[in-house]
Amino acid sequence: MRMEDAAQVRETPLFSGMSEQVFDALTTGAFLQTFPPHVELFREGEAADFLYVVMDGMVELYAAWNNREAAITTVRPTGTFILAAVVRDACYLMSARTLGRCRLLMLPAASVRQALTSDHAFAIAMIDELSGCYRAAVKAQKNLKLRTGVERLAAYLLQTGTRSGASGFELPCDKRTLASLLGMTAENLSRAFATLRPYGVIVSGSTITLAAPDDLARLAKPAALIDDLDPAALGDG
Amino acid sequence: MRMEDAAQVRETPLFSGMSEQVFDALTTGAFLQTFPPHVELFREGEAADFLYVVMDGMVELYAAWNNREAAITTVRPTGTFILAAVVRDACYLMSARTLGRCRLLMLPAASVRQALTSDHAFAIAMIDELSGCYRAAVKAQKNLKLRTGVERLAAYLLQTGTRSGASGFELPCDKRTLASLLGMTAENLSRAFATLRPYGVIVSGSTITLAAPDDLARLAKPAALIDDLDPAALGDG
DNA sequence: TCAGCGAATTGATAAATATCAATCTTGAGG
DNA sequence: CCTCAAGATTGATATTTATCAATTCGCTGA
Repeated sequence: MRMEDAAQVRETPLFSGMSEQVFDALTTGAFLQTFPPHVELFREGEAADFLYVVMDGMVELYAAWNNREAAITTVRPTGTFILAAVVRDACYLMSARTLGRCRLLMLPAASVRQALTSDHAFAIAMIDELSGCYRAAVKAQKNLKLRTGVERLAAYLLQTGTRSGASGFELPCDKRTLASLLGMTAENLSRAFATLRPYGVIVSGSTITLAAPDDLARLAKPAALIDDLDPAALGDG
Repeated sequence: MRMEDAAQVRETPLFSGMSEQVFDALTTGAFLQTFPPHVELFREGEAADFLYVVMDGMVELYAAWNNREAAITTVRPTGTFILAAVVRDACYLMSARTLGRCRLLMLPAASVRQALTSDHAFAIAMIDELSGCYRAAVKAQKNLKLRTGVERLAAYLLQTGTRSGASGFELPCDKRTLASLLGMTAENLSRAFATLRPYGVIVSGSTITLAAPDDLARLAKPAALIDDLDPAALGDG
């Protein structure tokens, strides 16, 4: 593993307070792998052998049941995914696939568990990380239960536009995946975009422009207890 | 706090590995309160002052947005709720109200955080608890995204019936709340029950009898990665 | 530049779900 | 036992969402 990569991992809050010795032990047994787009990393139900850290690219976590499939969330750098399965030595609840070309760091699950028992600061950081994951999942559930599809899209666009600081931004993934993340079909995502046109939402391929964010906000009614101005509900695992 | 109550709390996995000294410090500043039904304990958005432990009764966690409301989960003895807000010193994402008469132990949030930093075993137990909460929330999200309302009810009845070990059981809360937990209106819950009648689901007030669990299972298609045979997705916070 | 393929959009229709209202049922209190 | 209020059911209708199919769009590779 290159020094820049180790430094990148070391900077994330989960690993930053860890002792040097424990960090070295953890990263010594790690793998850094590059994957092309659309590669399945693991399937839900499999034993959790690794904790994954996204160094580059984006990963989709999704679930399947009865010939149906739904995206649950996406993970960007330097997010980790499948944390709970690793600490519990349980199976994965979601499958994972790369959305674009990805570089992932894979930390052996047993080493992570060992590090938790030997480094109190790491355990405290893990508590912070897991509580963040849990809160994001609660927020996603609230989003699904309290809002219609159009409202969810509106909130998502407002949040993403605000975060990008520009009136125009690129959607971070293809529309089919975005639709699934928002809990709707691709057809209904197209229709929802069309519904938001009078609210200043201009769509050109994957480029979105918010020409009237105040109008859009009046429809979306953003709520700090559901939406985030930092990467969470729809961005991190 | 009575010795039986302290003993009850001490037996739960979250607190059982904690040192005697830390446990005493934690419970010394605690309050044990009895509440009648339909009492609001706190509102979403408020600062998290206490970690709650259910000693008796059942608590509903719910959320509101834009004049809409949805139940998120319920908590039974000896479950805790609002764990993530406490460890993060953040606000509550959900409101809480008693469903029936409740006896709750309230542990000061600051004491809980102090205990985490001073007792490594408690931190490890907290990681286990939080990862359980997170997994339950992911499962609930999968339930909402992958199943129709009727399917969710079928799965819930199968799970609850199986857990009770009898063909007949009592619903643990009123039907309006159950409907909201399952992500539907009370009207549609009634209709869903009627839809399940040919699958052997007999409803008499709050008493449910599963006369043909195999038929019901064929409809519900229970999945270990969504449903639980232990109290989780719809039972604990 | 062109062809082909996958993504996205649009249209039609069906299914799931919510809303509103009326009626029925049940449990608590007098 | 009776009354009343709240919970639940049923019916009618509207809205949201999904499914299926056809068409258009955009990107990649030859």
